Amino acid sequence: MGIAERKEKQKEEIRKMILDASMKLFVEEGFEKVSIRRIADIIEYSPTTIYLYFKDKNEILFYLNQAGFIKMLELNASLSLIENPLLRLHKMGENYIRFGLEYPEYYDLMFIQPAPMEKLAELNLGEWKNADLTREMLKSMVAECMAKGIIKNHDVTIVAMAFWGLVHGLVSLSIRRRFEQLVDPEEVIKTMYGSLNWMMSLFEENIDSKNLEIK
Amino acid sequence: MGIAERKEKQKEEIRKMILDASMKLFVEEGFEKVSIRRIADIIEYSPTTIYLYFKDKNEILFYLNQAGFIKMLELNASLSLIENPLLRLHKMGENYIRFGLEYPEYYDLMFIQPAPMEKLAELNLGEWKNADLTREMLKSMVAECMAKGIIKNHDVTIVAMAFWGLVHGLVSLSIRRRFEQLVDPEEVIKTMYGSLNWMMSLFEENIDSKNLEIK
DNA sequence: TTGAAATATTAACACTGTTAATTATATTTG
DNA sequence: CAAATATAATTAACAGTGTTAATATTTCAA
Repeated sequence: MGIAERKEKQKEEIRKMILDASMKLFVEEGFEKVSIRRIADIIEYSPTTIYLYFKDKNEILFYLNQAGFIKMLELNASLSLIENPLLRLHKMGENYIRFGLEYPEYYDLMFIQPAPMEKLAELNLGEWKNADLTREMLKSMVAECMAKGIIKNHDVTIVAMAFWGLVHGLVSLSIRRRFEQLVDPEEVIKTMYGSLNWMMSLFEENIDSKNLEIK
Repeated sequence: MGIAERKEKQKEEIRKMILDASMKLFVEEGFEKVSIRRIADIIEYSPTTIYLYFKDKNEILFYLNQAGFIKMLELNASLSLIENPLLRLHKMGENYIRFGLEYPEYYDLMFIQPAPMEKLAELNLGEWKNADLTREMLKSMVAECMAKGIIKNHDVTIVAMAFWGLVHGLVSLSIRRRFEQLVDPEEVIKTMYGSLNWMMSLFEENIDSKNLEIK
């Protein structure tokens, strides 16, 4: 059945064209410029054709969203080289903030926009491994910090949520310009990293002074 | 000049009608249902009439936004009764989380949506005192904790940003359903308060055991 | 080659914010 | 009081949005 196979391949090609066009619009013109009609313009098909390959717009956004998580994973790839779990956690927090500031459109889609979550509720699980992976990394770092006595024993999920909460809070308030009344706009970024550093410094005293190069 | 006065009063009345209709739509049907045309339906004027009383939609949203900050201030009114500044800070955090969970639409407008900030950039200052007040409250509590040795001396703004970051992170991730992969949906709220409690507990040991009823 | 299946398109629905041009209403002036 | 002016409100239109139903075109198998 070579012909059904080729058809499937062609179908996959058009799907890719649609996603590529979406990505182009997304990175070059931003989230809100990703519209069905503009995608259609780029791939030179009529807008409704897109609905033969994707159920709705959210399904397309979901793929852009996933691309964001892959990008973030790449940024965290070298993390495993850091021995000290607190320092590793600290670095992961820095990476998170840096990612948010460097790719605010991705960040928006990954952690602020409701759209991908609605899609996820439909898919009803799976396809979500990239995001899960990052979450598991965070949790295991927290657990390790507790095992080594750097963070006092406590429910791992609760503490992981606090760390994630902190960095997400900082990034999202900054992206949405809520810090500009609190802090001189030019100081916002420095202050954000300062907040993370302060938080992490609360645990530094608990580190065995043998194995670390913490500042 | 009784007539110019009456005219001004009439003008103010229609402005109020528009804002009331916006509020009605906002609280009864949610943020995204607040549209110029639906406001016009309610007040029984044509959509374009609204533009004679407000420059654009953002200007209307800005007022809803302000109403949210007033609501939040009311919630924090009794805070000054709490002697211990850490406990006060803790309670303010709890209020913040509770507000976010109880009025997610307001919260969205106040801290997540870009719209009010765009308006604020146009107004170029002022009119913003309700939000500023809350921020000042936070900063003064942090400063007081430092003065009393409960929190180690540090840049007040940096620490205030960390606290705000934490609670905003928790609320916004929960509103946007980002916790549901990390935690059983039924446990999310409990875990959020748990995160705040954990954070605050890091400082409880520094309290003089004389003046407090911290749990 | 004909008929069915797959693919793509046009037209339409129901919306959105906003502006320009026009009509209706009030007020002021001759 | 009537005409001219200023104010207020409306209609029509622009340029978009996601999405669906009906129609047309292309592809493939019998």
